[in-house]
Amino acid sequence: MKDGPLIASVAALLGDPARANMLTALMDGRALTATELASAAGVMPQTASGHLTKLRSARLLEVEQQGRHRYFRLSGPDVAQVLEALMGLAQRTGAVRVRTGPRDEALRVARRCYDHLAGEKGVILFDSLRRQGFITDSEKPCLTDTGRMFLTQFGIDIAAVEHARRPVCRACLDWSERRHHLGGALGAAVLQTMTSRGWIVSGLGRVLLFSSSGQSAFQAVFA
Amino acid sequence: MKDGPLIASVAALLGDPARANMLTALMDGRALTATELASAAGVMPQTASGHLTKLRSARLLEVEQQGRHRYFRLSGPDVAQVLEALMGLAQRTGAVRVRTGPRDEALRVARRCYDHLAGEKGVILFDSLRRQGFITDSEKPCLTDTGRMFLTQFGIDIAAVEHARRPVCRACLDWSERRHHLGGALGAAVLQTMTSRGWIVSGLGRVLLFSSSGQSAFQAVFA
DNA sequence: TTCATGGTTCGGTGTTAACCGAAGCATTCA
DNA sequence: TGAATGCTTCGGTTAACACCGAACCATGAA
Repeated sequence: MKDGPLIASVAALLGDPARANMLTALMDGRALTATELASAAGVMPQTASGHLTKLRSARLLEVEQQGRHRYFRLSGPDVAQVLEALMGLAQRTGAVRVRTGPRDEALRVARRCYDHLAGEKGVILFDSLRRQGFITDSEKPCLTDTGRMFLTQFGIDIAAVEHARRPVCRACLDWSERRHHLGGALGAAVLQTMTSRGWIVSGLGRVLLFSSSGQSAFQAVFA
Repeated sequence: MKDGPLIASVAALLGDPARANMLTALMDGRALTATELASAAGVMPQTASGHLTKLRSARLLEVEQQGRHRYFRLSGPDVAQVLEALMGLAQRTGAVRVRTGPRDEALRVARRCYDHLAGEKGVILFDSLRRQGFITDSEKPCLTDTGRMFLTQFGIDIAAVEHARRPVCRACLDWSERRHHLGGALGAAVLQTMTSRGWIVSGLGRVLLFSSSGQSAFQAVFA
């Protein structure tokens, strides 16, 4: 009968505000130090340390020691995915923030979901790739031959992407748009290329801000 | 950056073992009464009532009053999806079931899901009924005429089943098999008949143990 | 070595909330 | 109408745990 606690133990970890803040701070895939996470959570370092050991022993976080710093990162994209799903649920149930202020607006337009593009722009990108036949239109999308050509021309090293350990394509549910956007190794590569092309001027935090030239370039290629 | 607590409040709700048990009991989409959920969670009705109001005011559950019963169901498929995602995560992180001992094995073979048969045997039963054309092959299966004849001969009072307030047939998702088994009034009637026929020797708890004669009879009729 | 910094472990305090007994409505059945 | 059932509200108890102050390791710099 005890098959509830199974999810309960994990959920309880996410249920503490301090820990939730830490995890959301890590959602973009960066690795942060313990003190950074403490300030993100708004607690003293000792308290943060306790939380971090808990998250680590539950294998939600990985740690990497570098000098006298300890860098924490999410143990995988699935953790970020669960967090996104919870955000979506929290939003639907209305227990939440009322989408005001320019920051929230910007967040809705384009943001970083783990390491790929999410929000309005993310959905547009995903739809465009499917519509043009660059990826298949299934639950679990695949890259097509024409897609390989197009993306190589776009500046992506397809061989490297397909050689990565993660799945190439992934349909990731967008919590603000309620539709899918592109995740996986390819999603990460696309975001990376956009950034190196100068389309995106601000990559700090989760908000992604497009330059005006990047904006029109994105429009031209994907809309 | 205060979008952490947002998810924290929802996650905290899922973080309590009693509530988690209730929600997993509802994952198949059925609606259960408050007392049923109390027993599923292993708590007294008063305690369950408190949990249910919390889940309801967070819009994770919907309630429907019918006579002096109150039926609770998940407020949408997205809730079930989040629960599934959490289960996946819990499984990956290894914070979970070790599936050792004969009890877990027996649980996987045949168990009681609310009041009907679940597990390996439950899936076999469901498939057999569909394959033989006794129920239709849709999302929401229906009893056919040949099905009525067969089940009457099997010893079930079909008129009573079809006169019950609950739906007759229900495709109920099996958490160990990841496929559907038979729920609803008919599912309950089938289990009841099997028990009264002596096919099942131990009906205590959730584990259902088949007698050797019952085992071969089940095999003959449904495999 | 000595000092400073990043992290941790160790007590003690305070708040939260799950739990149950008992009593209270509401609905159905006899 | 009275009895039984399903569910809820109320009060008090208990256990868990987040939080911080203080002291304690480790690493790197002076």
